[in-house]
Parts: sequence; C-alpha cells; structure tokens
Amino acid sequence: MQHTNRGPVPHGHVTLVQVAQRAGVSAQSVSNALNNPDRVAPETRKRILAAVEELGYEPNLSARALRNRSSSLIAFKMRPSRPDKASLLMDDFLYVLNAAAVEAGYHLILCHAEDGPAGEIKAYRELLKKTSIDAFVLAETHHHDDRVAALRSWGVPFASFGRSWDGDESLAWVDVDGRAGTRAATEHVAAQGHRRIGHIGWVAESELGQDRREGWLDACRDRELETDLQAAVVDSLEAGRQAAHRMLDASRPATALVCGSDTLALGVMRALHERGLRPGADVAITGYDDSPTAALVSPGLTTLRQPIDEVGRQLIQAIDNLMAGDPREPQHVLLEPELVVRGSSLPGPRTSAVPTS
Amino acid sequence: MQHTNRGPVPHGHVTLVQVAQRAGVSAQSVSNALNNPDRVAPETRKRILAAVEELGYEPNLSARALRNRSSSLIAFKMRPSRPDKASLLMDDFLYVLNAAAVEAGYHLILCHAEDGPAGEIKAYRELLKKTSIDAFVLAETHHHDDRVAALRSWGVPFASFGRSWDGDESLAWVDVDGRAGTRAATEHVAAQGHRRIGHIGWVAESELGQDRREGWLDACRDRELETDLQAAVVDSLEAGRQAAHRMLDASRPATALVCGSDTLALGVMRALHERGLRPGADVAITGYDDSPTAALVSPGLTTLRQPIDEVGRQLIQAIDNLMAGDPREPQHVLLEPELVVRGSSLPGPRTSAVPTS
DNA sequence: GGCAATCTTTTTAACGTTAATATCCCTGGG
DNA sequence: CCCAGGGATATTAACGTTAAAAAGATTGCC
Repeated sequence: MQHTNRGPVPHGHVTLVQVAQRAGVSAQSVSNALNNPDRVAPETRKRILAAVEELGYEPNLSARALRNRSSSLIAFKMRPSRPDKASLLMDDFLYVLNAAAVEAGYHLILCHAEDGPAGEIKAYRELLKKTSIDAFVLAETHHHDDRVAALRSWGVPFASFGRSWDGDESLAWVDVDGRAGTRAATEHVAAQGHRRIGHIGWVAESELGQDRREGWLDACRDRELETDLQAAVVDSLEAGRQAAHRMLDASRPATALVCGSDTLALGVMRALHERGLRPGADVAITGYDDSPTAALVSPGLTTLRQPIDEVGRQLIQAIDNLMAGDPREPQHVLLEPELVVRGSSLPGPRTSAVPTS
Repeated sequence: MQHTNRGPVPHGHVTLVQVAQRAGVSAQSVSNALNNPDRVAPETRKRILAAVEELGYEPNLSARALRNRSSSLIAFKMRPSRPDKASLLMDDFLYVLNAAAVEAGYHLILCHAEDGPAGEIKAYRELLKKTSIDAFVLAETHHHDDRVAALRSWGVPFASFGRSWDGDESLAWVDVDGRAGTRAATEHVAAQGHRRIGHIGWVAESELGQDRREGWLDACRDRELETDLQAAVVDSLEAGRQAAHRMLDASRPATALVCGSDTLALGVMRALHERGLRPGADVAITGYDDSPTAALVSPGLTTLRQPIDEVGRQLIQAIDNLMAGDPREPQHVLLEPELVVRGSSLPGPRTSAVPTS
C-alpha cells in the first residue's frame, strides 16, 4: 500500500507536553503522575490530574507502543464460518472477548490467515513483526497444537479457549466441560424414562468430541444402560440425519438421541421428520451449543449453553496475569455449561415453547 | 492499567537502520526504496530490496503511526448478538471485512461501546484520542444517523454498510438492494401460482424494513395482486408467528407469506406447525438473510442471501479511495441479493432438500 | 570550462512517550 | 555552618519511522 499522506498534520490530540505546560511541570512528571503516582508529590499530582481532566488528555498508544514495546493490543484470528454451521458461538465469543479486553484496557485486533495451522502461524509472526502485540487468544486448541509451540517459542503471552489436551500444564486456558454437559443432557433424557439412549458425536480425532462422548458414557454406565448406539461422524446436518436413521432402524431402536452439536441434532430432527416421528413425543433429542436455531425450530431443541461471557472474561484475566508477570501458576479454568430444556426432549403435549401471550 | 514493563527490551525485530547498514545506504534511502521507489536509483533499489528480503524486514507500524498519524487500523464496532437473532450476517461480515482489510494492508480493530448511538460515538472519540485510526466502518446506518455527523465533524474517513437514507450524497456506502430482493421472492411465489401473498416485515420506522416491503408492493402491483395482507412488526419469532396466524385466519387467507427476515419466517413456520399445515405444500414461505437456520430446518427455508463478501471488499475499497484523497465522488454501491430457493416455497413432494447420497 | 538543472543520497528533526540519569531543594545531624 | 541523605522534579535520550532540507553527484548546454 502506498502512503500518500504528507507527514504529520495538525490534529486535535492533547499531548503530555500540553498537559505539562498547563500544570506548570515537566512532561515526565505528568507521565509519572499517571503511571507511577508515588513518584510525585500529592499536591503536584492533584494539579496534574486536574490539567489532564481539563484538557481531556489521553495517552497516545502508538507512542507508548513504540517506547514500551507494548501496544495494549490483543490479537485474535477469526475462522470463516462454514455455511452449514449453526452456532453463533464464535460471534458471541468475539463480542464478549472484546468487551472484556476493553474493560481491562486492551483492544482486540483481528488477524487474518490462510486456512490451516501453518498459515495461521505465519500470520501471527507477520503481525508480530509489524507491530507489537501484547498477547494472543487462541481458540479450538487441539492435541500437539503447533500454534502453542510457535507462540511459546516467541515468548509472547497467550491464552487459549480450549484446554491443552496433551496435559501441558504451563498453558493458560479456559474451557467448558463438555463431558459434564453431555452427562447432564443424558441424565435429563434418562430421567424422562428413556432407556435406549444413543449418542451421535464427532469423529474420534476430535478431543472435544471425545470429551463430550465420555459424558454420555459416564451417565449410561451410572444407570447401567447399554452403550451400543453410538456414532462418530463429521459435524454436518446430513451426517446427523444418516446416523439417526441407522439408530432408529436398529433391532432395538433408540428412543433418545444425545448429540455432540446442534447441527447434528438438527439432522436428527430432519430424520424424524422424514419418518413422521415427533421430536420429544416419539424420540427425545438434545444438541450442544444453544445455537439460535435451537430456539427457533419447532419444537425447540434442548441443548447446552456455554457460559461464553465468562470464558471471555477469564481469558482476559489470564492474559492480564501473564502480562503482569504474575508468578502464579498459569490459569486453568473449566466452566460448566448449562442445560437448556426445550420441547425436543420432553414427552409433553406439542405446544409451542413460546407463550402465545 | 499499570505498565509494569521496564522499558524497551531486546527484540528480534529488524529495523530500517539494520537494513540500511546491510545495503550500505542511509535509513532514509531504505524508506524511500519501499515507499517512494522513484526516488532511488534502480540499481540501489535492487540492493536495498535484497537486504530487506534477506533480513525479513517489516516496517514497524507503531513508529509509522506515530510519525505519519496513520495507523493502518480500521475500527469497527460489533453489536451484541440478541438471543433471538437467527442471522450470522454480522459474523460473516466481520470475517470478510477483515480479510479485505488485511488484503489492502490494513488491520481491523474492534470497538466496544455501551448500547445506543451516544455510547458508540463516545467510544469512537476515545479510540481516536488514544491512537490514530485511519478509518471507521459503520453498520446499520439510519435516517439522520448521529454517528455519521460525528465522524464527519472529526474529519475521519469512514464508509457505511447501509446506505444514507436521507439522501446524503457525500457518504460512502455499500448496501444490498432489499427492495429488489423482496420483489424477486414475491415474484418467485407468484410464479408458483400464489395469488394471496402476504408480507410480514419490520415496523415502519425501520428504513431497511420499509425498503424490503416496497419490493413486495412492486411485485404485487405489477401482477395486480391485492396488498391487504401486510404486517409491520418487531423482528422476533413470536411476532412472525402471530402475524401468520392473523393472515391465515383472514376471510380470504394467505397462501404465501413473504417475510422481511428469516426470524419472522421461522415464526411463520411455527404457526403453520401449530395449525398442522405444511410449509411449501400448503403455504409458501420466504425469509431474508440466508441464516444457517434456513438451510437446517425442514423443509429448508427459501430466503435471500446478501453478497456479504462483496460488501466487505467494496467497503475497504471505498475507504482506500477516501484515504488516497481520491477526488472521485464517494462510492455508492448497491448490490443485489440472491434468491436461494428451498422447500418452504415449493409445492413439490416433501422430500428432503439434502440428497440422501 | 563554467554553471545551471537534475538526479541521487544523506542529514536533521520530529511524531509522543518514558527509563535512566541528572539536578534541585529541603531536612537534619555533626 | 556545612554537608549527607533523600524526596521531588527536570533533562536527556531513545523507541523506528519519514518529511523536509541539505549535500553531493551527474549531465547538458553555451
């Protein structure tokens, strides 16, 4: 990109020097008054703060970044949304992450990369070369994540939405307990009297999918239910639909299907629809993620809501701790999802979940 | 926030001076070689570029921002997602906007604000005071938008996703032709033989909603259809549901319902569900925005897809033009949405839209 | 050969901030 | 009265970049 600007132009920005003149002190004293309050006399400090207030001074982040090598920027890479994806999770996540970041005095800068881990790492490195980035937030970490290794080797603070699946204790992460969530969903349908409870989840390579499946296994074992009805498939509506058909064609068919995602659960709903069966009344269904669709379909889809705003807050908190050089152990935070019960898992009459008011 | 760093620390960043030494020239010549190629002799330039390449030099954006008052940052404010919102539009938009921004040498920085226009303007001003922001991207502009006035008064370049509804010619905007889209949807259901076509759209204060409604009116007038079946409601599933019931209870009931959003259309589907009617076969339905839900419900929802990646590209293009001080007229770009036909508007047999493969 | 015109490159200074260092001023002890 | 100790404030220099101005090199023309 060509830079066509012709050098610094007059601006309305208030600088340290102006505040200093106003308060009758040096620029350094103003800086100290703001960043090291104990280095200036209380009397002076009051005068300086008054001048700051009066002139509406805000420190210039570019200058500070240049001087301190610390930009108060946190980088995050968005993933392209797949057409078939139901969940708004990342949208909400980005919003709350930014809110928490701003709250803590940071700003979020978005990173763009070609797909794949190599492209992502390359994009991180280029961003770091171009400007100082205080920290990174990773999402969807997995076993032996190259990104973790890269960021660590560069010595950049970072925290991850998604635990370290390889037991890396030094990683700061925040995650949601998919196992506990799926267990709760399974127990919920079992409490409705279901005994043939199938599970449709993601392929085995996905640690996240495996974790959720464990919750179903836990609940089944507790209640001595059979666990023969399980499918490990890709996360698409069609895969959910086909898996559901298989489990309903079984000699002793499923009466409840616990799914690893709302997308899969919607596939199950489509399968039921094709068979003239009613979700809830005939077959109980649960999903995962509380996508908007879950509330909008009829009947509503029982699902698990991730406490996404808490995830955002905790991640920023973790980064703040890392930045402060806090000698405490890196944070590991595991949050519980919340079971949102709607019509798809209830035997009750097929009334709308929404009051007719 | 306290700054605990103890001053610039050794880093791996390559600077202009290092490149200059390597190439045996002054730092300024390196700067010129990169930013004003015609100011250095071709021979020298080659040598400099080789050194740049060799050392992997990337200009430091903080230093550049400080010197130039131009940060290559574009600010965008996200809105919190409402629980009832079906559309991923903003998620996708953010992604493509960032992709286009990075492509053009910018980066996207997220802005956070209290709800309401005043909070948003305040957040913009604070961000501007803290650091130089090259440009802003606005979304969902409306009649007499205070944000437009504020940004203009500050002299900051900006472009808007959403046209100027008050005929402000000097605003650079990109928008999608809701009127043409709704017209296409209406003509589509009319082509299926429907004659009692209702419209459920947003309240009259919404320029966007009104624009879409006009498209329905256009098509109805063209084909001499009655336009008595119309509702102007808030954008919620429940509102769509109730409006649908009213139009189906009419003495000459609707046989097709064109909706101003997928959320409303899903409300209509729920109403049909409650009445034991089948979408498509009994009553045709169309939505707007091609939310993920539209593809996931059964039958699939016919809807209008906004060319969101083109919107993103055009916005960055518009900003680039503004930044270059391009004397051309501010860009106004009106893009056509694409009608995505699914089962909800087709009389055909109730087979799944997804092949069973 | 002299000198202006032009092209190329270097030097200087500044963007706004802050760590490190220097200076000043006051208090108290000898 | 002088000086050490120390708290408060000021000065210097640097972060990496680039516009503007200065300096140097080259060409062409009379």
